[in-house]
Amino acid sequence: SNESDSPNYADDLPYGTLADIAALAGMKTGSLYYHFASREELVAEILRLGIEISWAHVRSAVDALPANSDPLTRLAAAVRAHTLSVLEISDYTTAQTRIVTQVPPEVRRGHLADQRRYGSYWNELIEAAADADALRDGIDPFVGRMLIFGAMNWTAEWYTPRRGATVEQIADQAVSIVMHGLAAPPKAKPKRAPIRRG
Amino acid sequence: SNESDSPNYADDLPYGTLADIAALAGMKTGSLYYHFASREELVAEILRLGIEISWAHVRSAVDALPANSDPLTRLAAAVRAHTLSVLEISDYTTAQTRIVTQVPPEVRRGHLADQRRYGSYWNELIEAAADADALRDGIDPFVGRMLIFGAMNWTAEWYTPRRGATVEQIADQAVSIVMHGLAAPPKAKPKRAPIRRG
DNA sequence: GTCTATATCCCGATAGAC
DNA sequence: GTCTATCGGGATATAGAC
Repeated sequence: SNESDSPNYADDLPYGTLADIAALAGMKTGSLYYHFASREELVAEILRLGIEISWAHVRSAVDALPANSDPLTRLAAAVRAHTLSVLEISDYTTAQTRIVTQVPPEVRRGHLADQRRYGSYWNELIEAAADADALRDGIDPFVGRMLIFGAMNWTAEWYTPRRGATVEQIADQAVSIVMHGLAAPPKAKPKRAPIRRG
Repeated sequence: SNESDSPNYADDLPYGTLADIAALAGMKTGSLYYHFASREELVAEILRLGIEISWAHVRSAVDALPANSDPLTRLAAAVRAHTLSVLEISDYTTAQTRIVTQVPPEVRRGHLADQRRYGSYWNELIEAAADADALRDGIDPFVGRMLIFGAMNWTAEWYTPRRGATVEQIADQAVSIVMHGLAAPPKAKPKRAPIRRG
């Protein structure tokens, strides 16, 4: 296995002109303007859906856990669900991460609130684990969150169905690496209840 | 710290027309064609430099280690160096990761060999650790490598000098999370030499 | 090596028929 | 709701002066 990078998701996809988009939708350029006022509005809708769909998938996975699940279990479920959403649930999710830094500033500004809401959701998952002393000492919640987002979002750039690993295996690896990367090592069995920090 | 995403590297940078690029270089559009035969050739050169500069920085950090350093130490040095190269060493590195999936297929094909070479270098670092039984069981070297590449490369999308963490702190976090994510837990001190797997 | 034109093409957007 | 036709702007690329 000496192979290396070779992202090829959408390897030779058209550049993203309205003509290309229209063709994918089975229509001609002009017809798009019945549905969207401008190209920017169409792009904004893609960004919005990218986060909405991913978030809905993650939230439903976390909510499906038993009510008393510990914070690390919830975090692991979120990592798994987000990774799967990037890999197979929605092209919008992939598109969002690809183009979000490249859209016109006005579109970008309008999208920031969506990003913040989804980020806050993850922040709560991570802070809950931190409050339970379940994270290793020295983990910065914000930096840690962004690093694991990178690992998960980047999968779209290199995954191909034809390669060895399945999406399930990739999601498992992501969960394993992220959780070992963030979580505190299991404590030697304490005789009494663990002491809360702070 | 309830804040969330807000990448703003190049927040309102121009779209990347030749006129913009020429302006950054202190010249006009036409003058670029003295240096490059076409826009595609210019893009290809950016891609090439993105990998070359990053790789040189990583290689020099790894080579600066004592000759008998163990595989995990070498891997950690590589993670630190690559992360720093994304964050502050070179704009080419950032540009490479941003645009590599979006360039015309012909440019992309020409760039694949560069990607494979750099990927192979990392593969050797990781396989060396695997051969020394220094990785946790179940780690897939390829998937693991791509996941940590994502974490490192993505930093350019959210890091801003004005935020709390410095590049050094971010690099440290990346090393910590990645290494804990990949490395086998320290073994209870063995009485004799550890048994080699296989 | 860089400049000022200018040619050419393509894209986003609009208007109006169906 | 989708089509055809077309306008106008902007981007790549070229030619030739300096």
